[in-house]
Amino acid sequence: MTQDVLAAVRTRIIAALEMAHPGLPVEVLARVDVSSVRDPAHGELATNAAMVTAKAAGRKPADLAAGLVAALANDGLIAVAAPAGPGFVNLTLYPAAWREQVPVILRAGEQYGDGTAGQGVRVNVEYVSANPNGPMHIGHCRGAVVGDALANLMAKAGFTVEKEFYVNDAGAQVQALAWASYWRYLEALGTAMTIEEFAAAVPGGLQYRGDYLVPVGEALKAKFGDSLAAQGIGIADSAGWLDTVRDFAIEMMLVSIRADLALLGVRHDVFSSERKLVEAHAVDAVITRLTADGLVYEGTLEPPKGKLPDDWEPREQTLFRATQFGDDVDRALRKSDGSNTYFANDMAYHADKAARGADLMIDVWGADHGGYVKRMQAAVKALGAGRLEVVLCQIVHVLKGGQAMRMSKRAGTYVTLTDLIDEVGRDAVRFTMLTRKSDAQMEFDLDAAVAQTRENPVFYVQYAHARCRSVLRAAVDRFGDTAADAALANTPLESLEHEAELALMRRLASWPRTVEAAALAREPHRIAFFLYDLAGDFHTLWNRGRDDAALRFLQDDRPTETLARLALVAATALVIRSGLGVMGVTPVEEMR
RNA sequence: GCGCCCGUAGCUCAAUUGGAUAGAGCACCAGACUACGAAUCUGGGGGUUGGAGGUUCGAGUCCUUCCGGGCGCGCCA
Repeated sequence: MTQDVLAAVRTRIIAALEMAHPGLPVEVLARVDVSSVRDPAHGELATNAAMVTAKAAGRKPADLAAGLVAALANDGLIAVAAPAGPGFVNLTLYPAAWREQVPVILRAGEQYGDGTAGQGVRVNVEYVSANPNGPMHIGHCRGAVVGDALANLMAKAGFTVEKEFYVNDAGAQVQALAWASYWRYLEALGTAMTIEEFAAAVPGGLQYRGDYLVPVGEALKAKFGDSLAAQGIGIADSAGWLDTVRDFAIEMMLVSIRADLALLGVRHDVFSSERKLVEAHAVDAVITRLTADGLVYEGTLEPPKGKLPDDWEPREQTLFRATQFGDDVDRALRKSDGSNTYFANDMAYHADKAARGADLMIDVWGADHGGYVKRMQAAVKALGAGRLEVVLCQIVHVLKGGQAMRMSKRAGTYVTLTDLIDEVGRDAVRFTMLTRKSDAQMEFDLDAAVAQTRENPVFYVQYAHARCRSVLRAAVDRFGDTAADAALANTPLESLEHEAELALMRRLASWPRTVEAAALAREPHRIAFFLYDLAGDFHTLWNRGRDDAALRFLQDDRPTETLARLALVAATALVIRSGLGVMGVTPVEEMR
């Protein structure tokens, strides 16, 4: 039996169409869709087959629909086929078609819904990539959750997925980190210098004044004693310690980032170092290659539109012909002092990812990098480095007690990832972050995320799973091994005929389709909504048992009905578990 | 000024990617607890999908334009 009822129905419709109208082009047939309907009055499923093929077949949609209905009259799956509206064919399946999915689910377990749509295409999903200059905050959190869930989702849909974290450990930012760490080191040693005196000596001024670097200073003292301090803080003197302190600080920041990611339950397969690429001359190689292709020139860019920087003056730089590949302006590869730009490094990085075997690269970025998308895609195109898609995550506003928590880097008032998880827990963070399309801004209401009500989807879905497990535990107590999960796959299901039961089975059967569609659209939030709906179907059925005792799951005197319902409950638990697995949320056994 | 994203019920958001009469939760109104968990459920009111044009069998979805909000806009990363 197939894992996907909708796909099976679609296959029959296409066969019927081809029988009646041989030679319909494949691209026309590809548009034929079978989907569940919103309005129960239209049956269970509907197909647009007659409408999308009408032109190619040279017939009216209504005629085609009538022909389809006739052709499907004696189908073994389809009980009712009826033409409707402008050319839909509404379908109702025999209940057996839905019931048959239950043992399929029970045998597949959490693998139910695993698909082949990805065709093994190698996808590299890069996400988080927080700069190693401070703790992770809520701004990183959405990208971390969305990227992780997207990677899981695509793996489930049959892509070969690699999860990657890009460490920006080269450039001015980590130099600034080194200076700031060095200050904390001097403090740890009990320096007589004031912070203002120190800051005056730092090229570009002292950044990163947050106290999260205090432990770095202390660790430096513990490891190096005062040996680094003896070298002084002048520009020339700093050469003696700068690299040491920088590498040490980066390492500590990465440890903290990895700890935060572990708290979130996010694990990357690969951490890539920007510095290593630079040291391997990968950036120079890319520029050389682009130069050979005639895509590099020395030139001067127009001043930026909008508000002009105070110190703007025309300067000649090494430029990449990004405009040839769809960007708005050409982009600088080298600064006027001859050093490489971040963009040049990033080109080398993407070339590297492609060279490592990615057919498709997906970068998950914050919305503040939106202006960077076109140029990076232009770069990937120019390099012939496969395909790049970018998923942008819009800003998250945190609400507490109905009040927006305004975050400001300058004021140091930002919510760290650790704070957030302490406040509401990992599962709530992950689930809530996936209850919005990533390209829409979202409000994260801390109070709602911990509420134990239907208002809170995390709770509602976990509660459904816990209820399922609770029923199954009670069943084993009362009925013994015949009610164990393994035995349920062979139990007769004919007694499952109530509308609420059929609705639940239809929902379960649409899981493979949901996985595939969400993966192809790169929209992991759909999984959250599916689970919410599924939980609703289950809770509804549960509550029918209150009004109608005959619908309760466990009935001592009706073992056949009981086992059939238990099979349905077990299948529900598995699909919820499968979906939560994609989201990285715990399927709890009981609520406390 | 330009680019990208968003605008859907009083509020927070969906809408099977172009499908039928736009759906949920919260809030509001009216009901339901002797249970395998009422931490829930049943029913009701609530909409010119920001405005205006267009494309076609069919538009919240695509195109044009305007309005409003967010993000970004020479060498930062």
